[in-house]
Amino acid sequence: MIRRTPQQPRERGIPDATVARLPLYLRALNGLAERAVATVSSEDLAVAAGVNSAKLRKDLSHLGSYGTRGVGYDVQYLIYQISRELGLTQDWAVAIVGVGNLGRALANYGGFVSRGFRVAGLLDADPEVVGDHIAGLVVEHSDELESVIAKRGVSIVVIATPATAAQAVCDRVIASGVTSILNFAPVVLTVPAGVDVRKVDLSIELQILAFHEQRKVNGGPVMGEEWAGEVS
Amino acid sequence: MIRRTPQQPRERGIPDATVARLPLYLRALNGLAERAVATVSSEDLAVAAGVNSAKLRKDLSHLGSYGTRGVGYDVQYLIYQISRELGLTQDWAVAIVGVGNLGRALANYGGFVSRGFRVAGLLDADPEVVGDHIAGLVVEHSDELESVIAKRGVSIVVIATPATAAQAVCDRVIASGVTSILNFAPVVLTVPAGVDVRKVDLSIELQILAFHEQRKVNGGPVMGEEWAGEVS
DNA sequence: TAGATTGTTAATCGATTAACAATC
DNA sequence: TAGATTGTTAATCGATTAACAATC
Repeated sequence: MIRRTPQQPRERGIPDATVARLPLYLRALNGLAERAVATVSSEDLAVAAGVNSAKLRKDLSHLGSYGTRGVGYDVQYLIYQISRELGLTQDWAVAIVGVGNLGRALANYGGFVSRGFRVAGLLDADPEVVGDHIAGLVVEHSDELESVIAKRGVSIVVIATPATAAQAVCDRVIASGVTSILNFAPVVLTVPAGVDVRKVDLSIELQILAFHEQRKVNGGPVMGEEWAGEVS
Repeated sequence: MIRRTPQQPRERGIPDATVARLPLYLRALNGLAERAVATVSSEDLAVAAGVNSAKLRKDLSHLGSYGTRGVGYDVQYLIYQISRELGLTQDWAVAIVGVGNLGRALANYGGFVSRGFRVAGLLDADPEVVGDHIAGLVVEHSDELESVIAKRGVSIVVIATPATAAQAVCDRVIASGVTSILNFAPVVLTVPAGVDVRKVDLSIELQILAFHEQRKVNGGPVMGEEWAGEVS
């Protein structure tokens, strides 16, 4: 049971839509910090993050009152508060399963390592790939999955395997006690309640673009074509 | 001006949330088709796609009445209708700018080529990479961006460059008349009205996972730590 | 006809936004 | 104090869901 002390009366439950935008604000704030900006208004930060300023203020109000009326937000302080809220002030050990081009791209991705995340394991089923040195790590065989998770305290697993292997990897990962999975394989993973799966799907984004592109070009789906198949 | 003839009275404007799910349904349907399933109920298709069946029926109702009461949906026919709605019955030429690990992963990604999309150009600024053969294409120099877009009828550009190069590439692409961009670089791109940018952000998904993981482990952000910085 | 399942209605829920009182 | 900007209210909008009449 989680006990709320009088010192932390803020109600739980930050809206999902807000959580999804916090990383955006964090990135914009880091950009400002690099340019040595000390204070920023909701209006300016909203422009940098590409959102409406009312939405930004509403989002930040869910975390607490970290701004100063008439002044704005202290950049460093807000970076700290958002980082803390997202859990980035602690270190998360991540394992990447599947070391093809995508897995390599992820392993080398600066954004992973920089803030809060540490790639603690790279695993692949292909003996040709096992032993390769990537981003300072040696690729291990997928057979080691359970022991890597246990020994290195992995709490988040990234699945970058072919679609056919993803569910089996997912099952083993969950059996090892991991409850946070980032899936790049183009399949819907089946998981028990309590396990969080987030999905990045490259082709879905492209299909959504095509939908809008089609409307620009044609004003809608092609109507001239006839359905050549049979309907039962 | 787009004129609506009496033959196509269906009102325009499929909700964004629906459009974003159509690719999911399409994938589930293709899975059923491979297993030679002829007909599927909204309940079964919903399970395969990982959504609520009421939502599925509501989504499909925006496209038209393609089901049969008491029976379900004809798999092949629904594949055709969703494909047409998404604009996948035509061929879109895609150029990928930035041929690092991520660009290579995208170029080799089966999902791109299979349905409606054709990688028509790979471009990179690094002379070391120019000339490489990837996925049946030769990598060209970024200087050729405008001519590749014009000569090969590219209508969708994927930006997989480092963050620092993304906005400049984006500007040139838009100047060449492209209005659909898929951005993998971790920056907010500034574009004029009428240009669609979709964004895939690898680290943002990880940060959202960390947020939820933290709540499982601690019940919330670490409260013991003190802010060590100064607030103006 | 009886059983099954769609397509739609209406209620509910959550997210967005403008406006402004609070306050630095 | 006067000007600026936050944090919050309340209205609006869009998405989700259960329920069921229509109908195959």
